[in-house]
This record gives sequence, C-alpha cells and structure tokens, in this order.
Amino acid sequence: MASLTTRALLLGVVSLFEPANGYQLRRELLSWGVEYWAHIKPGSIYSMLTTFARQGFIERHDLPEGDRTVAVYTMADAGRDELRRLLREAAVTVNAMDPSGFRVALSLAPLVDRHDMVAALREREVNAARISADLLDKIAVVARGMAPPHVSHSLELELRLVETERAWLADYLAAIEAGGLTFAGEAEPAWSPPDDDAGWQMVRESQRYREQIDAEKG
Amino acid sequence: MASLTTRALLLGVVSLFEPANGYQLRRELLSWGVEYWAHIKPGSIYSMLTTFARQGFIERHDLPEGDRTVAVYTMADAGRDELRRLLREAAVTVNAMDPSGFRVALSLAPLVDRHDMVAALREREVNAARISADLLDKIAVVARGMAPPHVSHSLELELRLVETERAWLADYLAAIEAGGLTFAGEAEPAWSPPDDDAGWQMVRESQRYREQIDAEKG
DNA sequence: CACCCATTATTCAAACTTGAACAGAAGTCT
DNA sequence: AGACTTCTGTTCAAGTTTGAATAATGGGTG
Repeated sequence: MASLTTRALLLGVVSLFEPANGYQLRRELLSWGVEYWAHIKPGSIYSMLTTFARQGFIERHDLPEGDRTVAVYTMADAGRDELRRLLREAAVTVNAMDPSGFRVALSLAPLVDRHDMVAALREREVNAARISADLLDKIAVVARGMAPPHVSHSLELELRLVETERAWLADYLAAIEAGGLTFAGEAEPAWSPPDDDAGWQMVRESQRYREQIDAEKG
Repeated sequence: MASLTTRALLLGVVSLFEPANGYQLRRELLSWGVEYWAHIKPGSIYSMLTTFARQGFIERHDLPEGDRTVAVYTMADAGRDELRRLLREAAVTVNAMDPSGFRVALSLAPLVDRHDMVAALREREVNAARISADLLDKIAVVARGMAPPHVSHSLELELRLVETERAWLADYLAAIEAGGLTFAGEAEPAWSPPDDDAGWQMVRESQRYREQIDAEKG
C-alpha cells in the first residue's frame, strides 16, 4: 500500500479542491514540489485515484465535456474519516529520518480543527522527547565501545535534528495557542491569491463541476 | 527504479559482506532498522538482488548446501562503480525532507576513500549553503503576503533543519580532517565486535562461501 | 491561415514492491 | 522422545508505480 505521506497528500488535495479531475490534482501536487520531498511521480496520481475510488474513499463522476468525458472526483464520507486519521498520525509521528509525513500534516493543517491540531502536536512533543532520550542512551552505549565510531556521528546528527524540531515545535504551538493561523471551520484567512492568479481558474472549474454533478443527481 | 537510498544500501551490504546469501543480507539490513528510516521491506530484498544480478552489478552463484542449493552473491566490477557513484551522490545531495540518503552515505562511509569523502562533504557544504539562502528568499517572499501563513512556518522548520545539518557537517569534517574515523583501505578500526557476537558467524559463512566459489572456478 | 509548441486529460505495458506462504533445520521445553 | 516455536532461505501472486505514449485543444507568430 502507498505510504502515509502519499495517501494523506492525495486525499488532502481532493478534499481541498473537490470536485476536481486528475489533471488539476496532478498540477497542484507538482506545484507543491511533491516529486522532491514526497516521492510521488505524476504517473502515480491517476492510478491512486482509481484505487481510492475502489476503496470507497472518493467518488468518481464521469461528466460530459463536449464530445468526450472527464473523470471528476469528490470526497466520500469514508475518505474524510480516513484523511482525519492519516493527518493525525502524520502529526503525531516523529521520525528524524523521514520528516515528509510531518510536512504533509503542516501543509494540510487548514483542514484540521484547531483543537485537534493542538492535541496532536502536544502528543508529538511527548514522542519527540522520548526519541531524544532514546538517542542519548544509544549514544552512551556507543561511546562505551559497543559499536563502530561512524555510528556515533550518525546518531549525533539525528539527535541534533530532533532537538531542532522540538524547539521549532514549541514556537509553533505557542503561535497557534496565541490564536495565530487559520484552521478548519474558521473564518477565511486574511490572505487571498493575487487577482491574476491561476488559482481562480481551479475555483471556477470546480464550481462548474459541482453544478453538473448536482444537476445529474436532481 | 528503486530509489538511490535503497540501491546504495543493498549494494553496500553486499559489498561489506560478500559472498553472502539473501537471508544474511536481509538479517543485516533489518538489524540496521532499514524498515523504519529507509523504506525497505524484507520481501523486497530478494527481488532487488535478482534485478541487480540481471543488471550486472552483482553475480549470483548457486552453491550446493546439503541436498539443496543456496544463492550466494558477490560484487561485480560494474557494481563497485555503481556503488561509488551512488554513495557520492548520496553524500552530496542535501534534502531536508529526505535525509535518509545521507544516512546511507554515513553508514557506508567505511567503503569510501577518505579523500573522496572529504571532497564530497565539501560539495555538500556548498549545496547546503545554497539551499539555506534559497529558503531565506522564499521566507521573505511569503512574509510579503504572497502565500498562506501556514507555509512560512513550514519553511522556517526546513531552514532550521538545514542550519542544524550545516553545523553538524562542519564538526564532522573537522573530525575527519583531524584524522579521525576509518575509511576504505585504511587499517582495521580499533573497534571489533564482542566475542560472543553473532557477527562472527557471518564472517565464517562468507569465508566458506568464498572457498566454494573459488573451488568451482579452479 | 498554417504551423508549431504548450497544455489538457488520460491510459497502459513493463517493472517494481510486498505480504504471505512454504519447507526443512535447529533449538527448547516437558 | 514428542511437541512446539523459532530460524533459515526462498518463491510468488497480487497489487502498486511509473515512463512513455496518445490525442485533442488552445495560443502565438510569420
């Protein structure tokens, strides 16, 4: 099965932009640079959409578009549950050697309730503290000559990375608790894309897809 | 194709322990915790060995073992070249969102010449400095209101992680240049595994495989 | 208008990954 | 000795990933 990172990202963009077709989602994800920091190649997106549809996390609507049809996807309830689960896991899991899951959690933070986010990040603080302590133990063992010296440098780097994250995490939590940033169900952010931005195109297309889907049902 | 991380790791362990069978390599990699920080599952190892053999990076020897046969692998020259290339790339490439490649480079440092390692790490310092500067630029752009606020926190974390790595890198380079650590072609390290360690079993088996292979040829 | 190139939207065969299963050897407990 | 679990060594079908190909449309330029 695809990784937590991959699944959360794709369900996340569907949730953000639904109704949307594969190409829109692909364009969006590529603009986030997912090829580099997640390991999603453009070719994967369509097959993952098919898989998610089979699993009941999203719904596929084949809408007529001139003389052809476009495959447009919307979230299903099971998908929203799954996304919540994935984002919580991504927010809570500390892994210095694979921060990409956490980056997804941050990128998709606007989809999560403020309260849930704070709870998850507190849990993350606890986990980070534990991992930090474990690393200190391991370093002590290595220092007593129980493993080759190269290992100790590697552990030292890992420890410093975890400590850096802990410091950042404290700042981030403070910012959220001070009422900063915008989360699910809260007023629109002060920020909006520039007028000439291609982002509005996506919004218009989604609007049109939504109308077609509603018309089909009614 | 499998990722740089994966390929370097498997070629690396073959290089360290050849001649060895799939199970030995699997055991070794699992003891390194590759399931967690690389994304290698045990099941993948055998098929990757088959692939590498097809590509001419390693050689497969089917040795008789009682009434069955064991598939034992040794490095081919092309594999040694490929491993050098992969380890250099892993050492040089800075990616705050995927440090696993660098961890491989560190784990397998004893397979690289000291001089090559220093050269690669200097290049890494340059790359890290460039990425750090790019992140500062992006943060400035976001601060001017060109993107949602969540993004700036994410960039801030990435920046801090890169800075942490730069500091560690300077220390590591200093240690190497002061003559610390052991690299390819240098005297055996002061460290050796405890007497009762299972590590010696691997050494004995490899020895036996080597004799069988040499006998076959001769 | 005719030509060329970029964008849109998707499919697919070939390769890769993986969980699960197999079967024999070797230890362990009663 | 018999029963039971773990270790050794590997295969494989089912599922996933991806590079490349397809085809239609839109836009700019001489």
